[in-house]
Amino acid sequence: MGRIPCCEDNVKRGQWTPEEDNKLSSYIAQHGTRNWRLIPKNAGLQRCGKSCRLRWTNYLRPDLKHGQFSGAEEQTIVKLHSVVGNRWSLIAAQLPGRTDNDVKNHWNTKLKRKLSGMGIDPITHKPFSHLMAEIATTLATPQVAHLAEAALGCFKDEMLHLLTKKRIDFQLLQSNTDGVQRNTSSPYIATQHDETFEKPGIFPQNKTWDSAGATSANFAGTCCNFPSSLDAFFCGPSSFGYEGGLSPWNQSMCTGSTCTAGEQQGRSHGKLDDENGEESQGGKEMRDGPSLFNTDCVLWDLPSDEPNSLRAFTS
DNA sequence: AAGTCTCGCAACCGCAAGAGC
DNA sequence: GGCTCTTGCGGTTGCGAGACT
Repeated sequence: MGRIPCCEDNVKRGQWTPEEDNKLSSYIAQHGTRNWRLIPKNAGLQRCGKSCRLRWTNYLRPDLKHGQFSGAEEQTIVKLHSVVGNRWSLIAAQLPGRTDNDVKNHWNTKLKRKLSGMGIDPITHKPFSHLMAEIATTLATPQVAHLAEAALGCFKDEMLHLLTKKRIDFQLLQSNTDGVQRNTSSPYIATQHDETFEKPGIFPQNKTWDSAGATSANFAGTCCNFPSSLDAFFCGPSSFGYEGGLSPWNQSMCTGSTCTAGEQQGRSHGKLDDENGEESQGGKEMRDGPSLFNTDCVLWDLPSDEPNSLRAFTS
């Protein structure tokens, strides 16, 4: 005896028409939202009750707010998400007029990416630097690579995505600067012809993280600048309400050199600078201190004989 | 101008909890 | 207590519009 289907097979699926919306809205206005299974029948709709409920709660309800999320709303989402995680209904309950679907979609399409771009893990809400340091200092060497990959998968996705977009630019840059022949068999290198790298994602399945090469020590040392397209995220004014008005990224990772490109292009350094236009203490501490990210952002070290495609951004 | 890609949103799916009998 | 039905929730998918090549 299998699961009882929530509705018959002959129901309509897909986009709702304005006529259907009208039927549903007027029926609910008259009779309320009792028993969703009966509502489509009584309202003359060829729809599943579940579909009607979804349409009503996510779109037709008169108290819904449509349109862009405000900065305050985004801050609320990020703050609450750092506390309750993917409890979208809980988060949406704090945002009048927004549904859990709205919040979820906004998180998945905008905020998650934005945080990743800021160097903040959207799952733990910690700066990637902290996660890397924790991983590197607390785990045995053979475990580090796998756990680091799991923990930082999101960030790597983001980086690979950006690198993929930028690949032609940086290849040109490299060919003009170092003249080193590319080794396409390297697990760390993306080339224009590497099909496995075309699709953003974690490392190609047949090219796994080299646990021998990616020791804890290798997480430190190699520096790179992110492509300038990320500068806006690193150095922009949005802090998402992290403590003290500074995002963890701004506090710990956004050093002057990281943002050089953006500043040269006329973008402001945002929260990093204090009122006197000088660098904040937080940034200095991180730069001078024992952080893994002593100067610029660090992804991972590569074997010294491997040309590092990421280094294209350093020059 | 046409084809391809990317993004954002709406909708669907399946599971779990709650309510009622 | 157990069964059925309803509702709520979170993850995932599909599609259309706009951007890009």
